[in-house]
Amino acid sequence: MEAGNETERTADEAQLESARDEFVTQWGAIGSAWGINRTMAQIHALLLITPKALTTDEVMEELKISRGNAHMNLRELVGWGLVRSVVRKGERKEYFEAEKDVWKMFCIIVRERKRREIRPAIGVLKDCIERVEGLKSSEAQLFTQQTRALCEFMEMADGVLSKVARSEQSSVVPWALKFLK
Amino acid sequence: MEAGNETERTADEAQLESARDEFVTQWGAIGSAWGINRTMAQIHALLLITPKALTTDEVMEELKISRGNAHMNLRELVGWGLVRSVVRKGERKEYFEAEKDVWKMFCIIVRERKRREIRPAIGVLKDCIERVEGLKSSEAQLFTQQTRALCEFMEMADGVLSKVARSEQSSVVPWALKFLK
DNA sequence: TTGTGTTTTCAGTATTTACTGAAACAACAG
DNA sequence: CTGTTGTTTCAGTAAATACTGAAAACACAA
Repeated sequence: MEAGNETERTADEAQLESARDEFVTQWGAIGSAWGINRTMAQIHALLLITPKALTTDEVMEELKISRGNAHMNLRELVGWGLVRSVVRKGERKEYFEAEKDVWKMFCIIVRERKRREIRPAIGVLKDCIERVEGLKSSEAQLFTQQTRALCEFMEMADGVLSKVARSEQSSVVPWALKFLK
Repeated sequence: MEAGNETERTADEAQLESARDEFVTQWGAIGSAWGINRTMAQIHALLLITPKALTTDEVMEELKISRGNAHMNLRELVGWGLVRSVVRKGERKEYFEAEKDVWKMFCIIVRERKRREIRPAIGVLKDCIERVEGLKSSEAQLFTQQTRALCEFMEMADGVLSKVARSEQSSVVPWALKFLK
């Protein structure tokens, strides 16, 4: 009963294969809703659920994408720090593997988004605030008030995220959770 | 010295105007980095810094966009709850105004993104986990492990965000901030 | 009912974004 | 140096996304 014959093994593999495909596809869709290139999210998903490191060619093959596409998106993922490139001694090929620890992944994403998007946004807001300094019209008043509020909010968010991401361990947040109402 | 003559007033207005434009443009860029349609973010920015409610025509005029574009994006913003439509008695025109409280804005965005993106993502993950239940291969093991970890993480995030967004007041987070390291 | 002002829809088009594939390049082995 | 294997670049193209403008639908008044 427990013995897997060839037919059964194939069925199991097909089942896993289809779940993996589903995961990769959906992770791509989720990524693109958050402003991340679909293919990049799919490669990330693929590497997340693959035990061994993969070559560019294997990624191309799995996702049916071109070399250029695979290459550029792998580089981008390495740039984010979500994927590491591995070189095996004696081999000339480059291999890629994802950071698999979910909490580390989260910290990396938080840090990068802070750096790439939140910080610049705060800069823009400060610039806008400066530009209207001293203006007295009611339009100017509201403008200053709104941009100030937005700026303060983002600085606060930046602070919270820094602390959460710096802790590098999942224990802090669940703990803080208890205190939150 | 403090008296604003016409020339000065015009200069001030130009200064404000340019800061407003900058804000609207940059807010659009920021939005699109987070997966939000640029025009929608710009309309939102415009309404955020405009004291009075605006008509579709005024939005079209300010942003130099077509009626269809303005209309659809205003509807989308109303759908998110970030903008309210106001009807003035005796007038047939529809006016639009943004929710200006930054904390409320944040809560709305969190709630909507939870509903539209985090919840569905959790659903997908659960589905993937179910599909490979009982499979024993090492590939299947890693797959289950990763999807489980991801799923648990997102459920935790969902919980944290629910609590933060439910509180409806900015006081809780700054307070929690102290406890975070 | 007909006219007037307003909102809504959507086919066609424009713009932006992403991808392909081939050529150039780099690293190394013989 | 020459061939082999692997990486990088990027011009051209495809796909996805967003926008326009005009027509249809709607709501109300006269």
